[in-house]
Amino acid sequence: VPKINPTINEIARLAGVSKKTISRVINDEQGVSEDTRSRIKRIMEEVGYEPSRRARALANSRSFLLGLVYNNANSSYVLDLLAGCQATGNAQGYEIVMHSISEEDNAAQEIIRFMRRSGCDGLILTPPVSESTSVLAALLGHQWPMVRIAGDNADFQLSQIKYNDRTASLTLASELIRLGHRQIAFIGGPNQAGPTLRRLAGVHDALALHGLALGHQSIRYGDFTFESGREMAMELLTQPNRPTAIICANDEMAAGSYQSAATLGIAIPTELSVSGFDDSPVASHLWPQLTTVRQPVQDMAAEAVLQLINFDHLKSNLIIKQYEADVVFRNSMAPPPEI
Amino acid sequence: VPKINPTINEIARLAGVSKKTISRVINDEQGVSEDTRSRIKRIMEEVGYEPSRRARALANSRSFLLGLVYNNANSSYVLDLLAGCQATGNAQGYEIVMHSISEEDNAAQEIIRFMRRSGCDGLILTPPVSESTSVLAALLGHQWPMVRIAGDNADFQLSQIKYNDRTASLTLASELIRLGHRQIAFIGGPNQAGPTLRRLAGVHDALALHGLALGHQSIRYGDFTFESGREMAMELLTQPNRPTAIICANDEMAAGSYQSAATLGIAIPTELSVSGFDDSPVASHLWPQLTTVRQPVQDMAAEAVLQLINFDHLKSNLIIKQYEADVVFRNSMAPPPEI
DNA sequence: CTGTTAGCGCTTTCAT
DNA sequence: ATGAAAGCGCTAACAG
Repeated sequence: VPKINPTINEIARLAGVSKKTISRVINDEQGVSEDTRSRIKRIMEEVGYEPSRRARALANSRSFLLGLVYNNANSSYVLDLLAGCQATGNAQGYEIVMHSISEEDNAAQEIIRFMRRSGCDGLILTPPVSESTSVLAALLGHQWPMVRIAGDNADFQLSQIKYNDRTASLTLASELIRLGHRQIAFIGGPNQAGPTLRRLAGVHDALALHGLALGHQSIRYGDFTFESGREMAMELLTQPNRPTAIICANDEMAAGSYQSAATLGIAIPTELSVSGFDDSPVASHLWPQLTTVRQPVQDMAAEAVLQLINFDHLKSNLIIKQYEADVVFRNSMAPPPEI
Repeated sequence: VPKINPTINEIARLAGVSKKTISRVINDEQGVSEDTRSRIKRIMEEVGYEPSRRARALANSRSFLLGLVYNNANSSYVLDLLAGCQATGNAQGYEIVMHSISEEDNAAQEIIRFMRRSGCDGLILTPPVSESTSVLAALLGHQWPMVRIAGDNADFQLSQIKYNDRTASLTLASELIRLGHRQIAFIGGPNQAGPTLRRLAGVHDALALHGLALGHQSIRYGDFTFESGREMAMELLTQPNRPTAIICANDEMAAGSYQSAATLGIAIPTELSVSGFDDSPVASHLWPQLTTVRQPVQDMAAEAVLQLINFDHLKSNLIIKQYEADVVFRNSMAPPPEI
């Protein structure tokens, strides 16, 4: 392996052809005889030639870089997204530049600066920032290709790659009802956040199907953190008529609920059923293991990358793709205790 | 905000100076009068000029990209590293390209391909791949700047940025001894892995100070996963003379130990003390909260970036920097039960 | 099928 | 303190 990358000129010299011909081979363009093509390929192989990404970037006005911005506290989710982006992107010659948003209240400006600095060819927005209307509004109108993972606001001319969490939530709640639960509570994320609304709607759907309803005192809003789950569950479980089941809008808050239940000496699942969302590692590590919802994260990330790469500025490019989610039943749900 | 980035030529025209002068301002070089400089800066501000990273990359033979490769299952650790790299890198005009190693048994080749494809200016190796001698051997001799986070093999002419896990481990074990424990067990990662050896050595150190020793039957090797922790703890806790304390080489395995203890009806911390390593989120979510070791991840990442940026091919560039780690005492350790 | 010319937007070197 | 010219390694547009 030579230490210094040869340039296109050297390959051209070695092969006795012009740079343009080498370029055609690099880009798999036609207009080169099979003979010449294979000869050039062999030479490139031999000397370990790798075209300069910098030069191609400049000449093409493309960087072959894709930006992935995130502000999600669920690190395994973020890295799952990255894995999906990387697998699909690399196969198409792209690399992934990560950027975590540090200034929450100035996210749009930070993303814009990031995109201008990095020169990425496209941007993948991930939740929760992908669900922020103010950020989307500020970003729209900039010219780079852009897609959002999650997000349910149809007001924006911006692709959505999401999954059906409402139906997953309905499945979860239905199962609890089937088991005999009538006192079902819900711990959401922030009050008006998309995931909160969709997952709560799914619970309402299920209850409505059975002529049941969710009282105000059975709904609590956290912020997707363990601590908020702990607090909200503590409130719910110390009520006079405490719930026999809690549906949490993510696994972290479910873990917090476990802790409150432990503190209060309430056994899961015999005295309390709990469920989460995300199928993050914590779901398998809780005891008993948590019933939760697994979204096809890597598939969604791959789709996002493909949309960006094939982005066509001339077309409207508004593609809405919704995936279905799996409910992963584990051991955190059981019939309610007999009264 | 203009949609299209102006080029250096436009700025030069607007300011009535040459491109070279603009270039001098961009790079904070001297040779420009304060008047001209501030005028140019104002114009750049007004039109929202951002120098093309692609063009600079080509002209400088630098990409202003830093590669961060990882194969660590602890996602919060990886994102912590990224956060540290990003903060320091961005401040110096660099972006971070992430690459997760997919082919474990061919990691070196994959990293080499990644570096050649991406054209990154430098490479940050993170554990566990940064502790693999075969990978290091294959990577050494390639010409890009490179540093490793963790790693304790001094055979390689390659900077190390590590922390003192041996002393942290000693602190942990000493505290258990102080509490009265005499039956202390250890669950490590893979048998010969650096972290395993260092953390086990710390336990030996502490015991030796008190004239105690760690029997073979008190040492188990997992693979840093929850499941392996669960299994190994199960083995330890079902022994005739079961330990009253388990020191785990990471938090995941400690969480697994919690689960085994729960299965066996052994209460933590009254009947069993447990400790971990990493201070990952799971440590705070366990009940009772886990005593663990917090390493200065972001500081180490920042140091790595600075070393890469200031890497000097002429000097030997072998810098070994060791940080101290904090032991975070929480509620998972207590005196052993009276016999 | 193959080659020539002129850039991409910056930085370098060397003048002035 | 400032500028002119050449070039980084590749590709687009055109020519043959």
